[in-house]
Amino acid sequence: MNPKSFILDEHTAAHVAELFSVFSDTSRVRILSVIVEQELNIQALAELIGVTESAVSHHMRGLRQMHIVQARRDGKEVYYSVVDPHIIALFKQGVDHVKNG
Amino acid sequence: MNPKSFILDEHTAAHVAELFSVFSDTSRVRILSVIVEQELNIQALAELIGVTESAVSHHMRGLRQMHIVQARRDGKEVYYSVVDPHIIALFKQGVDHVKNG
DNA sequence: CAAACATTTGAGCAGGTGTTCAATCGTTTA
DNA sequence: TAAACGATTGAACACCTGCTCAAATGTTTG
Repeated sequence: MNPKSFILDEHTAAHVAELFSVFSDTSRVRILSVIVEQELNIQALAELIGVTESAVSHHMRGLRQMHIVQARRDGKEVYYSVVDPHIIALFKQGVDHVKNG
Repeated sequence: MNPKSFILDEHTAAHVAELFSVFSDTSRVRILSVIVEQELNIQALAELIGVTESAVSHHMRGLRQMHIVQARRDGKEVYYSVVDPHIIALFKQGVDHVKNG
């Protein structure tokens, strides 16, 4: 079988890489490990993972733009969560692979 | 429920991030899309994705160190492939998500 | 053994990424 | 309306990453 029939085109491959990049940073993984289970605001996340609120907000902007997270404003606070079941499944599969061989 | 009970510890999160980083580069995604299906040597991969053999070899070293790929020498050539079914499944799930909504 | 060939390695570099700090924006409340 | 508070934004930065080029390391074959 010709390998050319398997290889992903540049464009698709770039999108796949972009998707996996979402989970390729320690802080983002920690953030996601929480908001996959329950929504949380910036402050709480910042304190949990030990970075500034600014850092979390920057991550959230990227995640929002990629439609990975959903934002819900309640007064002064903005609560973030992950809703897409495909994303949740993908993330959890990676975590599983690390936790159990 | 306390979010502290969900958050991944720094160490585990770093490993998860490291795992997903494997798939976070366009060239690597293209390489993997092929060698998930059939083994191939450096030259062929370099020509397929349009980079130098050196570039491919550098990627392969990283993938070898992470036990993502297997190398098989046959004369002057070295054939690479992916064998771990968990890795294959994880990769394909990401590709699927991009290809079909 | 020498030449040819495939792969690997290391240096160097251009561009990307995550972080903080300071300033600003939006919302609530005194 | 002013002060307080949470979130966002942009600039600046240190670090990381992927690439190529050149040289070195196997491996085969004349």
